Amino acid sequence: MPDNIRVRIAPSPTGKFHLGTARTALFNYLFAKRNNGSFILRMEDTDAERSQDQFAKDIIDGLLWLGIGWDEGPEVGGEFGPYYQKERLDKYQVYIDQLLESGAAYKCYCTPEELSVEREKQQKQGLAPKYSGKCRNLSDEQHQQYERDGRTFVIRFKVDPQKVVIDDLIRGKVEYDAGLMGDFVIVRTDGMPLFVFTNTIDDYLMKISHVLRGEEHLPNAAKQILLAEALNFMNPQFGHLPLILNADRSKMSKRKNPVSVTDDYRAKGYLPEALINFLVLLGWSSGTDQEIFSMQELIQEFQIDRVGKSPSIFDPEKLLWMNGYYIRNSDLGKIAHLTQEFITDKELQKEIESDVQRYLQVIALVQDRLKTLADVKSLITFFYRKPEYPASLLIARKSDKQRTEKALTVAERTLREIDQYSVDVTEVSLRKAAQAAELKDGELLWSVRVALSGSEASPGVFELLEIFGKDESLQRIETALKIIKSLRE
RNA sequence: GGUCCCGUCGUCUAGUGGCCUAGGACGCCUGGUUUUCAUCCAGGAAAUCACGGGUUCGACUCCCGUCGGGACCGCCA
Repeated sequence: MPDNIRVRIAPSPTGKFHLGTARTALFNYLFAKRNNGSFILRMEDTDAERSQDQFAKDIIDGLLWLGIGWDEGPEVGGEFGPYYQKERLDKYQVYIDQLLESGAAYKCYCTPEELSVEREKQQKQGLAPKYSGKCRNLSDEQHQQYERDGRTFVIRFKVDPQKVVIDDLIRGKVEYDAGLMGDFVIVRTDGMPLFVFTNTIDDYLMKISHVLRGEEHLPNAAKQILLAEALNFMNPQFGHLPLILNADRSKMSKRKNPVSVTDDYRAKGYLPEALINFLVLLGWSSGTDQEIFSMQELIQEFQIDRVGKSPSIFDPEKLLWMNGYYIRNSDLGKIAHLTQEFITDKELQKEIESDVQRYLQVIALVQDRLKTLADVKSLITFFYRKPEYPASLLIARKSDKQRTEKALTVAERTLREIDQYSVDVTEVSLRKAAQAAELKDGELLWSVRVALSGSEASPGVFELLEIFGKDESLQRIETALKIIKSLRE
């Protein structure tokens, strides 16, 4: 690898931070860090109608949340700024003029209507839609005539028939026939330069050494190579990443999958580490059986030549599993802290804050059961609020009303005698009591567990007893007793 | 339609000519632990390596063709 590795992520703030952008950013980041290079963030906001500040902010926040920090870009600056394309218009103008002067580009006065008629005609004939080159060789007189007529123009780049070879880091040599391309537009009617152009210029000015981006850009690489040639730029090394697909194998889209990092993952209780780990496995593998990687490990292990060529389908199930895995293996304090923002009930929030120690105990009991941080809501409410449940839930499998009543009575009596509510003490006593009353352990414990939690799935009885303590436990069992007694046969 | 890319269990993938009667992970199924759920542990089903033809003593791996899927063909990025 050359010394000065410089890569970038160049999102356009025309929508919320997209999962696909996150993965591309991650690969670029890992490639840079692995090779002691720089990772740059550049906002491509030349589409004035669609770009919004709030989207730029969402992208920045999302990247930071994921732990993908940039060495140069918005907020941090850098010697090749500014990093918003809207602020770089003067720089593009220099090259536009240069291209115009050298004759490599020209003004085209064709209207969108004329062009679409032309395209339709070509498509009907089964030809590749391509600009005819009508305005390519206009005389000075014709130019003046058009301007007098008040016609607006775009600037097109001249493409002469030739073979363009992209030496792609991931795909190897890919050849395009420029003859099929047509003269493409580099500046719009309103004077705003277009993506293929600004992207090429900025990569050059920012000394980008490698362009790692989605495979959908492969055809653009051919255009950019031509542009770079005309401008006498050195080409960056291209690498086109395989796409992430919907289950139906089409390019991952909003319609068919949750793709907003902020709204669909962060706000839904996913951990950034899990998302990173999951995303990196979409197209990359270490070559070993290891699948769990921290960012540090990834920086150590990531090699661009271990990125595959075939696209991968996004599997939400595996992400969910991985998120649960990360939650289980995280520090208790961290999970306790992170889950708090998913408690929406204001009252509950206050209670939790007033006794963090207890919250820690609660989370310790549910940590293994969390698939997302947001699950906390449904799992912990009964620790703070008296549960509501149908009487029938108190009855264990293969038991009945009488036996349940007996079980609860026995449990109540037994627990009243104990003052030490630690797991080992209550366990021994309750099991002994069940035996003495000729009840199955499970029968008695199920009823007590439901009495305490109001739920058919919860942490274990003894842990619950310990956390609730004597008064609260007895109260809940008494309530359960009332409920079961009121149940009609 | 044209151009380009891709093709190993349902999904993510390992595999670079013999170690492959194809390995791992998610999901699924069975059993164990447990009072329930989750976790954890043990096991299982699941890929004629898209198909056909070469090359070779030998092909998932190399070559050719076919088929299938996708991306791109904008005054979006």
